Amino acid sequence: MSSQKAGEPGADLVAGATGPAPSVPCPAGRQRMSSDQRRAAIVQAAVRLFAQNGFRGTTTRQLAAALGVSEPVLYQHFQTKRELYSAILEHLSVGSRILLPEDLERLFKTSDDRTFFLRLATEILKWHLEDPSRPRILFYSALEGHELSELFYERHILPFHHALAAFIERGMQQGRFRQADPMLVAKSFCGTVAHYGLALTVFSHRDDEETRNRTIALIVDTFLNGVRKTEEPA
Amino acid sequence: MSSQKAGEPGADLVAGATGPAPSVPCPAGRQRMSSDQRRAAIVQAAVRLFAQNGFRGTTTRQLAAALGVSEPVLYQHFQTKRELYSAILEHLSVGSRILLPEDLERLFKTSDDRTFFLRLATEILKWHLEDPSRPRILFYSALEGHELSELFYERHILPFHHALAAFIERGMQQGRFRQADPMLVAKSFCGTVAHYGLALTVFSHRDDEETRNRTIALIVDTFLNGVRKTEEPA
DNA sequence: ATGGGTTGTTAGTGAACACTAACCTAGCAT
DNA sequence: ATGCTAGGTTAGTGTTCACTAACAACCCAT
Repeated sequence: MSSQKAGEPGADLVAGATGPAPSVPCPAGRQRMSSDQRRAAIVQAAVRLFAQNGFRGTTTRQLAAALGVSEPVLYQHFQTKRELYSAILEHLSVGSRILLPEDLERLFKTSDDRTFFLRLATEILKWHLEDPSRPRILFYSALEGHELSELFYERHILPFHHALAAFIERGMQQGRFRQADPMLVAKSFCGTVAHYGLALTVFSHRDDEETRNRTIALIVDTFLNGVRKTEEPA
Repeated sequence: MSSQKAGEPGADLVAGATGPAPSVPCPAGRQRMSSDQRRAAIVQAAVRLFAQNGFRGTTTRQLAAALGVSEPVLYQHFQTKRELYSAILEHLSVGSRILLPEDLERLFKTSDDRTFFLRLATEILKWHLEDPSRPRILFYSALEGHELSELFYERHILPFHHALAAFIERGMQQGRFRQADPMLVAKSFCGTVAHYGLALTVFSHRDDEETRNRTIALIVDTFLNGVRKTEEPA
């Protein structure tokens, strides 16, 4: 299958809808691309545009212009616009984890609960902020009813919730946390942080980094005080 | 295989059989409507369709068909499709409060904190669930970058946050709650509930009413334990 | 009943859309 | 050099879009 050469996820793209602005690893200067390279370039540009304008709001003309090629090139790699859309959702749902499983596993061994949840919240928020295309396109696809938005939820978010719920349940059994449905508690925590992330990305309530840190700390501390069994808060 | 979705959209323009029964004050049977009635009917149908398919995903043809009239009728009341969209956002941003100011004021006098926040959470969730068109259209307009989505935030959500923050600050001064930025605390609470609402409406994670009540209770209790001062062991 | 204003219709308009047939051309193997 | 193929282009296709000019049906005041 296609080797999918990893392009830098970082995007220093020119916003101009019509200027040829190739921003993908290019063999040399302005030469032709191999099939795989071109495919990767298309996916990358498509993620940006679909995230910005949604499926219906993005035209194949825009896409071709953003890549600096003509429209038929797109159709050499994807039969329809919808297929391209599915491909990039698939791409995101495979390659855009909030935390890698091994990082998550390592994090579970953190002894300090506050550090644990602080780190978790930071990572969730980072997922939103580092590339706002991700939450935007996820939301667009959920609104537009694309079936793969559920796939994303099932593959990414649900396992994440399950893992966190397991951690919380252990804390309950060890007497550190109050007794409650661990899954609901996990969802509640993630929901709070995710909503903050959405406020920053989808709604554009930008704030400075200091406010961000204070907000994360407040969410985590409130949550922790809420689930912890009452003893001296250090 | 060129045909793209040669579809069903304009199937039956006749006989209001297009799903929704006209549920706006109608003189009788299939008569004409007055200008005001027609305008209201258009807004109502538009809210539903724009919420379902977004601005770009809704066609004037669909709209006319849903109303059982022809397209030019729309243009007798609104100059452009965009103006109609702005009108319904304006309509929502005026007439779709989470809580009426007087109800909010009355609620503030609740003596029991748990009852207060429980009621608040219930109302926020009700706003989402009673008519899912509201959160959907709000989110669509935020993604599509319509300037009136910010207006909705400023007119509805921000005042709501401010009022809640004032309540929380009072609680802090009275020594019931921990010291913290009241606005951040207010936003955090609303965010948690709102995110649950979004999960139910935008993503379609439906659940039964019992789970819903349990979730609300858990969110409120966790939050309250989190913000309440731990009783001093005398 | 009949004029006049309002509410509706039919039948289009040019532009933009997703998508394609047919044709170049760069660049590598020989 | 040259032929071949893969990566690219130009110039369209039919369809659907938002929107409109011109006209018909309705209903109320007189």
